[in-house]
Amino acid sequence: MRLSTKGRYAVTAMMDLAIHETKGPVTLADISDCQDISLSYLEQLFSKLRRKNLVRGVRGPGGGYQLARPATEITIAAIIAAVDEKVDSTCSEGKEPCGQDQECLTHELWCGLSRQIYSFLDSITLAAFLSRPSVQAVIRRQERDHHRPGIPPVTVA
Amino acid sequence: MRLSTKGRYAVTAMMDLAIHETKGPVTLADISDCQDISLSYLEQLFSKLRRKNLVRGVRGPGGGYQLARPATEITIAAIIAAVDEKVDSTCSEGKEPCGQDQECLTHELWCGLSRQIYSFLDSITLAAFLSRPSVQAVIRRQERDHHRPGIPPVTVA
DNA sequence: CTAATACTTGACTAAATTGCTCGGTTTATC
DNA sequence: GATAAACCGAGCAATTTAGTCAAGTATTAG
Repeated sequence: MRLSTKGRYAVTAMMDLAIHETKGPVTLADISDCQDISLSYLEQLFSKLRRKNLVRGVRGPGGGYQLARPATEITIAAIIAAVDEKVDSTCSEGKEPCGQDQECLTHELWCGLSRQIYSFLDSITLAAFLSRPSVQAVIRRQERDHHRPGIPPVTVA
Repeated sequence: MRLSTKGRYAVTAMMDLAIHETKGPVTLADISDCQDISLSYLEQLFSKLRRKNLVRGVRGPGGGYQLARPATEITIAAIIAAVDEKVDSTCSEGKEPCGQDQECLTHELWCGLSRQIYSFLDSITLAAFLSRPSVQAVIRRQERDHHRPGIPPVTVA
């Protein structure tokens, strides 16, 4: 499990999709404009997200991206893992049979911690996060003030 | 809050210190050997850890590093933050007054999540982690099998 | 059909980060 | 004073991040 700006981009973009879920697909160009990320970079990230079945692309005019599954079934951990896609040689899948015992010790300790972090992030779904009152407040405030009017609040099933 | 191999090195090294707390200081050379990290890189990391008052260096022969505070008062978040020391321009301390509203939205959403991750890692102290039964089992197994004999199990106050 | 829209792919690049080598300086112990 | 360790800093190679550019392919409105 790693956390970097890459993961942040992916997560915020997915939040964007979730927020506008009820309207049609969201184009990468929109996200690129709003969040100030280059289009091509987004394309790379979404290519990975699509391969992991987290988003679905809709081609042709009026197309864009949608969540491939309900927001209740997409966890933060899944999003981050999708774009990081480390073979995770650090944990599980030991490369060498662990020569030094000491190395093995700290290795195992870190893995324990790593698993804990992962399951924490895996316990947070997009829907759950977006339905938090403080988050909803932010979303509504933004909605009232600006373009893309009339977007209904995210309704979590 | 970022998570990378750098943070992993720092955390595992701190675990090492905590485990051998009752014996004297641990030298970086020891850690370097055991965990297969270069000495100079460790020095850089420990320089940061020392500046954040997480470890104390003991110079001269027989010297090394010790925890500067009891393991019960050192959290995983503190360790990672010490070595990453991002000015964290992403969160808090807004750089620009946030031109686009949309940008501001996702920005705030991410910050909410980021805070959650941080407080999670901040809730785990070195002592708490090392006292977990599964972790103790790993430590004891390693102890029985190998060098540095007779190291007593970590006792959490 | 045609053209516009939008996704897809790949090659390539600049900047940042990671991890390391090397050389030195202090400080404390024997 | 020799030695073992922490400290310090410049600099470098490899990797990752983030991005550009260019040439596609698929879909659908008209």
